[in-house]
Amino acid sequence: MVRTPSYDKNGLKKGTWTREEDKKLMDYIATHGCSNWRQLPKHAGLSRCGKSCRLRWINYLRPNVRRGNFTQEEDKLILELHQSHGNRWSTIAKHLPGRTDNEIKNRWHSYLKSSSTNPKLHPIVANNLKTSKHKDDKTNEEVNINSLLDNATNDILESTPIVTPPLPSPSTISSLAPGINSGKSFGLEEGACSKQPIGERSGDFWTEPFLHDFEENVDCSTDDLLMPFHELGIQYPPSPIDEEKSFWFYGMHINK
DNA sequence: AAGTGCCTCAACCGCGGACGA
DNA sequence: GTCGTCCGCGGTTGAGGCACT
Repeated sequence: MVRTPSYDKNGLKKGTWTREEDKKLMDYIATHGCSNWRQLPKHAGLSRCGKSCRLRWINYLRPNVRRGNFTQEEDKLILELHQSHGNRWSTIAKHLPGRTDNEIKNRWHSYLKSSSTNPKLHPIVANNLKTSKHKDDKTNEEVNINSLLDNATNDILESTPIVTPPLPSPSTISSLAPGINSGKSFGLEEGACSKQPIGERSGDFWTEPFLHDFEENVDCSTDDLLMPFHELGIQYPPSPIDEEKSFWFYGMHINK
């Protein structure tokens, strides 16, 4: 499932990303953040366009990107959200921690789309169609969707294998990754690095549930989650919160 | 074992919105 | 108000994997 590498007329590389390119991109973002995608490849030493770098980061390299099979809860949520939002994949993705819009879009086209027209293919779909039968009234529909979102999101969050480290203090960050403390922090917002200082972040959608998971599911599969980083030879200093159990991204150390 | 077709998913393309000059 | 630039989004494609014949 890879595209043959090629070069466009401007000499920019297209196609599959190599491990070397991944490492360069991650190395650069770890140090400088990703405030300007257009300039990033030039400064990072990549022969790629900014859009390609952004896409690679968002869909593959970004921390907390959840890879692997979709759970029933996720499928259920996607179906409900698609009923209310249509093909607004980025909107839908905001309700699925760790999933990218691209992944959800692929999931829809490859599986759920056909299942929605033929519920026999997917029991979750059949149930959804049953429960949402009388959604003519818009108010009822909104209520149903909202309650379903609450339930489904809780299900996902309770079963998610993802852990996100507690947010470090700015001083910790500056000591571990020079440059990050100058407003170029790693955020967990959709698709990009937030410019909001890390210390000011608290209690948002991305951190709260994972903090809970971090406490409850310390033995989850961080190896899987960090696979791209391990493969690239990136190591993680222990979290100041719990050195034994956690992994650490915000102040990650990259071997050179 | 070889051929074929479908499935999956990473990546590209083009458009539109936001924003600043 | 217009233009240019940048970014994000949704649609589409390319190619490997895999099941089936």
